[in-house]
Amino acid sequence: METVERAAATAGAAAIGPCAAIPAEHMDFIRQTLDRVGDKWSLLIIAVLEPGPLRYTDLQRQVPGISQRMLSLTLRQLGQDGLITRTAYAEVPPRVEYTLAPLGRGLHEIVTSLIGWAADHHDEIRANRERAATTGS
Amino acid sequence: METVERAAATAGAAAIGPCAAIPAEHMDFIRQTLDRVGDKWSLLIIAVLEPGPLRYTDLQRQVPGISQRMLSLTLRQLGQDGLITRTAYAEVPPRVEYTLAPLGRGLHEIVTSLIGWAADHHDEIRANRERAATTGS
DNA sequence: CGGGATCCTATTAGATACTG
DNA sequence: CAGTATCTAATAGGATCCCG
Repeated sequence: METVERAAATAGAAAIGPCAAIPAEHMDFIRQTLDRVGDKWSLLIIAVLEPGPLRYTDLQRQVPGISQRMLSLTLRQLGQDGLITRTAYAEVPPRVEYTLAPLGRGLHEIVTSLIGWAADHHDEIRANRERAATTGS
Repeated sequence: METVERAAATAGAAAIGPCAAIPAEHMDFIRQTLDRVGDKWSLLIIAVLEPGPLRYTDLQRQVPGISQRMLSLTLRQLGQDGLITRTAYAEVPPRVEYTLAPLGRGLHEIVTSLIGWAADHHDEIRANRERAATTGS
């Protein structure tokens, strides 16, 4: 709790403003939630699910490169966390639809921002990275 | 910002619903950028760097649980991508400061949203997860 | 103080094959 | 169609030692 203030003192009086970064007590569940949502596929699936319900196969098509295994796994976790909803229709052939739950819809806005940012700055980042590699890391 | 809408328009007739999710062409670098930024520590480091420059040791203290290795690695990558800036002062004892670069500052706003969301819905997510576990997954 | 190099383990992710 | 199961390769991550 005093960690931040002490850091401020160390960095010098001029450095740090009124808004301390993150209270140490919150770090833990921030990390947990970030881990859950920040994995390789979750955000992508949430992004893809925004326009409306999708079936398993559709998801697989719209998230290129994802394996069946990871799709199943991620869907199950997102479902358990209440971010998406799974609806199975008892018909033949079987049909299962995944929908963004309210919780996931809230997250979606942020995901959109993040994806927008990624799209906007992708070139810049790549340029930076290549320059760094050229400059001799 | 408009990237997403433009993307939707580009996808056009080929897609299913009214508002197509993400054009397949963009999926790739979105994934790349998301991977870079969505790893275990990057977002946290960016969040912690927002108030002002921090030294290596300060970072290590403010991001609990991070190892020297991961801190070094993540800092280097963020630096190469141009999200943060490393400044070394040639003095004894040596002092090195890490600062959010403009690019990283832009990302920071999104990170803040994400952290805010995580803080707001952490309890809900945990409840959902436990209920799912109890219900027999 | 600010790391780099190395070793080793745990977790993750992909491919493949199979099922209701 | 919508998954599960299993096996394996790759990677992430932690611990430790060491150096400028």
